[in-house]
Amino acid sequence: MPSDSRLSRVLHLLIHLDRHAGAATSELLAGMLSTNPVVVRRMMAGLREAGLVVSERGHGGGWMLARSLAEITLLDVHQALGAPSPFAIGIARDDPRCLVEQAVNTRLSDTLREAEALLLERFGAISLGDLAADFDCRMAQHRSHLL
Amino acid sequence: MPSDSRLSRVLHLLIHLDRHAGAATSELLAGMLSTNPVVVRRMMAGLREAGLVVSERGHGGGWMLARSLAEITLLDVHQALGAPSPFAIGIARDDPRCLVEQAVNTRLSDTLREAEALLLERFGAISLGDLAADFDCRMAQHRSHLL
DNA sequence: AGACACGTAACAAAATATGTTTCATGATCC
DNA sequence: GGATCATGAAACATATTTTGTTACGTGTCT
Repeated sequence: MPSDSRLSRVLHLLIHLDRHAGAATSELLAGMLSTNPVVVRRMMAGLREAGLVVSERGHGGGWMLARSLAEITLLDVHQALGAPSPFAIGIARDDPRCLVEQAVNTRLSDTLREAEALLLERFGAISLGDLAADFDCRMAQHRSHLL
Repeated sequence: MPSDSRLSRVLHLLIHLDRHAGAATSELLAGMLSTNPVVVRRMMAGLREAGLVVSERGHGGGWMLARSLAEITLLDVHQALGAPSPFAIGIARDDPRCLVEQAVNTRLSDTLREAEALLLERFGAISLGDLAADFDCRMAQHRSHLL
């Protein structure tokens, strides 16, 4: 069960973007994720199309937020990434002939859908501003710990 | 995002087991899933250890339910399969040094945990007897449709 | 013109679920 | 007791998918 880490990685980048003066290059962002600039561009492409960020080419170019963090929810980001199914659990095959399998599929799919609805509702209720606030809190604690 | 179909496949088998007189061989069950007997044994091994089914070797051997369907919940089966994370979404890395990443990870993990709790609660509330009832209903409709 | 940075496609590598083969162990039938 | 049947388990092969990488094109700024 390989898990899709794009959401967490993109969220990480967006908050850094907020604190960054001017445009941040894919190469810089890739360094934060310990990965390749092309991977960053791939992940950010959906966010650009969704209007969450803008990219500029050429000298001094890079990535910038198109809105404030407070105006972006986890749901926005999730959908910008293509709203992939959040579940690792799935049915064996669609449209089986076996009526037993049909009954299992239906009930399982319904239950997963319900859980997904809750998850997306929660995603919609959390803004990146909230995450940034979490970070600020950690930073404050980190500093006081150094005294 | 490949999804783990073991849960749906095993549920399918268990209901068939209930309707089957005597022990059902791995080969017979594999036919129902269009797969290999070894795959069936692998999936069923956890259920045997959890006491949901029993297996007998030799002539006339095979798989049988250890309890009635009404006494087995989806949660039981899920746990017997090793209780794998139901999510395809995950964090990029554990224990990151970056405080931003820490904040993102924490909030995301918490939210996923909450959705997982709901899902498992629902799983606990659904018995295989319920699924069998769903099947019987479909079967009745199927028959009336043939008239 | 030249350097910079994104956009895109094609390719490579790594991880993992699934499928397959093989042999060992135990149970039943004759 | 030997033959047959079926699970148990390990080793190996395959297929799919995610992630990483390379290469080249396009646009922008100095």
